Amino acid sequence: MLSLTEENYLKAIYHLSDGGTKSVLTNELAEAMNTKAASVTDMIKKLSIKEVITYEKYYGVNLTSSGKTEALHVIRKHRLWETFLVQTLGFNWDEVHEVAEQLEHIHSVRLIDKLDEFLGFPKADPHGDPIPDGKGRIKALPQIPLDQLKEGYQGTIIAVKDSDSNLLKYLDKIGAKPGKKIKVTGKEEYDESMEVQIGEKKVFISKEVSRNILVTQ
Amino acid sequence: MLSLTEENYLKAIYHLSDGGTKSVLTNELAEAMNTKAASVTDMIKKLSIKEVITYEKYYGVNLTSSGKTEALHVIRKHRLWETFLVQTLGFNWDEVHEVAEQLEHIHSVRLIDKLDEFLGFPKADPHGDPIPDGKGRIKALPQIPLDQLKEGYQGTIIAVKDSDSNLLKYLDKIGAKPGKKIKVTGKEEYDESMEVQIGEKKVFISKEVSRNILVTQ
DNA sequence: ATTATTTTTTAGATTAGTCTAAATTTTATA
DNA sequence: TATAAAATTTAGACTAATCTAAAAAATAAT
Repeated sequence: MLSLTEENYLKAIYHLSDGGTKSVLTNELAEAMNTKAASVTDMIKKLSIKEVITYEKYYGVNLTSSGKTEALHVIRKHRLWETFLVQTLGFNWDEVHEVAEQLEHIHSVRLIDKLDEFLGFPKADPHGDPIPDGKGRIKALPQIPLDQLKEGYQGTIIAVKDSDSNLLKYLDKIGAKPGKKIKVTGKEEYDESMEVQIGEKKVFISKEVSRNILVTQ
Repeated sequence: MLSLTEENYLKAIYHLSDGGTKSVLTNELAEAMNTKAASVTDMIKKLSIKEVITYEKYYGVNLTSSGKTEALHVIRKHRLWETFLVQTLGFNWDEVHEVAEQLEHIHSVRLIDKLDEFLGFPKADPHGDPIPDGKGRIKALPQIPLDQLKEGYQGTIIAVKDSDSNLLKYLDKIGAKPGKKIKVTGKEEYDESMEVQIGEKKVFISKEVSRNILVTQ
């Protein structure tokens, strides 16, 4: 059984390693976990003994297959709870992260299965990130950043890269929620800003914003 | 800010002291917390410093008013989550305690207020125990154990004393849920068993069961 | 290819919560 | 009212997760 802290380390390693595809360095992990490199080294040793990561001194860590499964289970819970908070309790999607960070550590398979069922087996959370199934399988949709979408084309918003609260609030204001269709109605070469249509509304957005919106065609 | 363990100690003290009305001894607390007396003594010192309990060596502990409020907040969360698990997710009322023990420690005032609202501001949890309001105020209904109800009289089930899972399952089977009306249709002097009517059904129950069912008239 | 810099690890401490064993205090009993 | 028994506290130790400071290894720069 993993402790809350160990679960958080695995989740961070999963994200930093792009889903387990590359090694993660001690300092990266220290930064992500808001702790010191020395603490990370200690934890890495513990996680190695539990065989959820492999670790070679000075070269970084990799998730084992069981570590990846553990990480995906935590991520599944996080995303289901986020969905619950927005869909059921009426939270704004920029307010849910912190609470979901706590809820993701509740241990009860039955609870999470019932929650999944109650929510109607959602495929993605309110940020558009895919929700792994009970066995830790994840279906990644091919995503492209909005700034790479050509003029005249449209896509469906599926996620937002940056989870900065100000950005989320702004997107909320202009109606740019996951699931919404978005069409590029004009592009400005000079600063790479664009005009887009969301529903009936047309808005101008900067490159800074458009590159953070992920769409699927 | 109280730790998870400290919250659990306060909750136990609240229950053992009958809502803060009497002192609690070290050994009682050790038994309730599934730990050793020495550990309790240590924790008592910490809680005293935080001024949530008062404590005199060898004489037991009492909740301060802030300690009582803290305990009631945890109890509020516990009971709201139990209600959610049964009402919303379809858990059986004998399966929710363990999960609610975890959920009660999630810190977010906003979450619990939204949950309360979503559930329709319930007054009691699925076991019939009253749910304190956001300020820790609790409205205790006058409860009497069913075995003290006279023949011919009826009451409304509001709670079950013992939270033993077998008892809860049995009560579920005979339809004795909180909120249901129950009428004493016959009493046997010899073993103090009784015949009761719940809805259309008539069942015989032993003194052992009837004294664990709390009703209000 | 040395030296300097950065990164990582080790060594030794600290805090929360727990334990066992021994000492102390209170309560019960003879 | 001494003494035995029970309850409680103290002393000292352990684990998990963290820290600072120093040592060691890897990488970059001259």
